[in-house]
Amino acid sequence: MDKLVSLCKRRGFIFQSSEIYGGTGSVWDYGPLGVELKRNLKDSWWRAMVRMRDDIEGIDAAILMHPRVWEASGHVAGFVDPLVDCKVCKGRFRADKLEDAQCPQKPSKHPGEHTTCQLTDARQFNLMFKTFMGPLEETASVVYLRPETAQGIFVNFLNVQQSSRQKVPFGIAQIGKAFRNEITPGNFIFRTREFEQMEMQFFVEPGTDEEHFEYWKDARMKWHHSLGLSPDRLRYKAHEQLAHYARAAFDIEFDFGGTLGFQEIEGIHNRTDFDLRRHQEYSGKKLEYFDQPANKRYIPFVIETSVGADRVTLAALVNAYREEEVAGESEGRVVLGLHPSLAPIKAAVFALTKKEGMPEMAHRIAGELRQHFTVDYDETGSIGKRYRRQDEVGTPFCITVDGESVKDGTVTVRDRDTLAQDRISADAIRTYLTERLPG
RNA sequence: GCGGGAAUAGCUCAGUUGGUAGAGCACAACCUUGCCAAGGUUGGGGUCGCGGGUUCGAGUCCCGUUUCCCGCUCCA
Repeated sequence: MDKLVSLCKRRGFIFQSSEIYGGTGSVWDYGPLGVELKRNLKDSWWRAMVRMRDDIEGIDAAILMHPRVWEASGHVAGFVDPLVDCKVCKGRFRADKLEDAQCPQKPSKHPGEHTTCQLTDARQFNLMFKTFMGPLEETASVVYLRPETAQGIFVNFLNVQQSSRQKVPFGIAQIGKAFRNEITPGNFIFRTREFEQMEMQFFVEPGTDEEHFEYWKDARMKWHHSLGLSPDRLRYKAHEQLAHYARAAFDIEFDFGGTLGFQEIEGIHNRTDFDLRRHQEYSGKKLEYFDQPANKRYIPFVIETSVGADRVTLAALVNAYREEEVAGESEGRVVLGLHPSLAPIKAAVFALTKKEGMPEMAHRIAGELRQHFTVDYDETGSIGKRYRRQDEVGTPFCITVDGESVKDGTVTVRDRDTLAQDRISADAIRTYLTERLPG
């Protein structure tokens, strides 16, 4: 992981936010290559969820919402945890989970005379970011940065259903930022205070929720496979304790290795009709669906899939990183074996040397390919070094123009993973790449 | 938020009992090389995390602070 963090900074995937001021805690910026990687990932999700289906609609809801939304959702009450500290063992516990105001820590953690703990008063930790709507703080109303994107979908349920003329079952999908004052952020971009979610809420008739839940559980795992994440690094994990709204909940976990191990990258929840029912109650607006053929009204159940864009980005990087030993070299070859659909740069074009018209021809090829793919051009250093530079950022193909190319119009295409080389006509490069670059 | 550790070039680090900052790699230019890193020459980069203090003088000593790492705690 340390090597990956270093690579991410060195090659422009991910930087710490506000680094020149000493850095801001648990917030990260995506650099030139990182933004391409993450965008490719989000595009893949959007295509699978919205573009390829006629039963899911996309939206982009605002980050700031009416404060009452968060009362209805349970976040104002439930996102505030009263915590107490033990002065002896330095432990921290949720006050509402303590029995008899006793420190649950084992006695061995309390050496000497202190066989019991000394608890501080409970303090409130609000996990939602607060800000003001309106320029004058005194008269402005308090609003929150959304701690999840889902509520923007619930409050728009009828707007979307009616404007798009969808019938239950159907879904609404959204990609957007969410904010949480995590008590303990960390592990690079795994847990941050500003993060991006890709959520889809599928509205179904009560009673059919279990079969839809199983469908999405399966479908979401397949999507992760389609990104090239190793199946043996992915698994389901059932929630033992369910959140207040949930009837069933599974996580998809990815094995990040090292001290992190298996960690959640996506959640699939059966949220029942909790959210719509609460919004109906708090807003006073009916949020029922009218099933015309059956001539009945009901509040739909919601099957939710919620995936962290940053977490999957990190998983893709961890999954792709490998070091290969090369005979006769002290340092091996570092390769990001990213799935071609995720690779920030699809192809690099090299001029073998700066003579004999090679740069001109290579520039021309790069310019043409740029109309269709993200392309990098390089003519500095040895050819081997340039291959290595592209290997460590995951570029699937390198195209080299040599002296022969100038004469007969053929170029060498080199494959990142197999190191195989094909000699093809420069005119055929676009077709060649299109056939080998899914998405 | 608590306890412990760390912070010097893009990266990995060195820096004597306080005396005006170094190496390797990386990067840039030129040469060499003609299909898989490390060849040659030259060059750009650091107010030593930040702010105070002690001192004639602080990367080095003291205090505070920020960030990161490891534990604890929490996690919709």
